[in-house]
Amino acid sequence: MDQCQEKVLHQEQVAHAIKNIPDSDTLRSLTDIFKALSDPSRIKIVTALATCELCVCDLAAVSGSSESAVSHQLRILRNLKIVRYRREGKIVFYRLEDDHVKSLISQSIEHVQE
Amino acid sequence: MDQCQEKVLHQEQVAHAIKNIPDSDTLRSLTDIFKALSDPSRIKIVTALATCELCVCDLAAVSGSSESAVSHQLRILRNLKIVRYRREGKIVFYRLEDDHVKSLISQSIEHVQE
DNA sequence: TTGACATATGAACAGATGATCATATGTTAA
DNA sequence: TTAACATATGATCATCTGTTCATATGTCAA
Repeated sequence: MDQCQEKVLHQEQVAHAIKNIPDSDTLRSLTDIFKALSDPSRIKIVTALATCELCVCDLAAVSGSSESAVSHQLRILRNLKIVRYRREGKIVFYRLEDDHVKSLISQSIEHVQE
Repeated sequence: MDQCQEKVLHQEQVAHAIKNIPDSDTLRSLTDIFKALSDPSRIKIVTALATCELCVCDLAAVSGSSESAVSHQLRILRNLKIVRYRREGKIVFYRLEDDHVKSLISQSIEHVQE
């Protein structure tokens, strides 16, 4: 009883629309990326890293949250290959994996500020 | 005890990074947009609407969920000005408010598929 | 008006999420 | 080795999210 009397109203458009929906892998990757950017702490981290490499301690200061919280967020960003890190002694430096996310955010900022 | 012995390690970089973080309004708008796109049902709806105008019933078929679920998601997209609608008799047609989100998604798909 | 249909909405519940705290790991200097 | 520091991780908990179900609203035809 859920489908408009068991049939679709506009069949051709529906068929065409379905073809435009990403396959499930792409869908997953897309939602992963957008989910990663849907949290203010992570946006702060990423936009901060867009300027230069920073250590966890710096990122905590920059984003105004605890080092533990930042570390948890960084793991998420790491798993999604949004950031990478290198260790130098006791300090771990993070930077953006590439400029994709950076350009995604700047494009979004343009949209938002229109 | 949270701030690396109460001081920041790399002060200049931190100061510079902080300047690059969006103001709180922009931050909010950004996370709103990304949050809207962080759900597979909504991505399906939006990518479907990227092809043409569709009614709720169509969108339910296209995204493989109930009309009620779709309606709830559409409200979110409506509130964020991502979609707009027009009524024609009993049927409500939805379409994308503009091409911003559309291009955001296609850009993201390119990144994802590299 | 009434009935049928398309959509919207509120309540409720399960699952996901993000912060905090405690603790563990890894590194350097003494 | 031990102590101190920088970071990572697991557990916990409060909050948020998305779906479902029941019900409400709006529209048309009879």
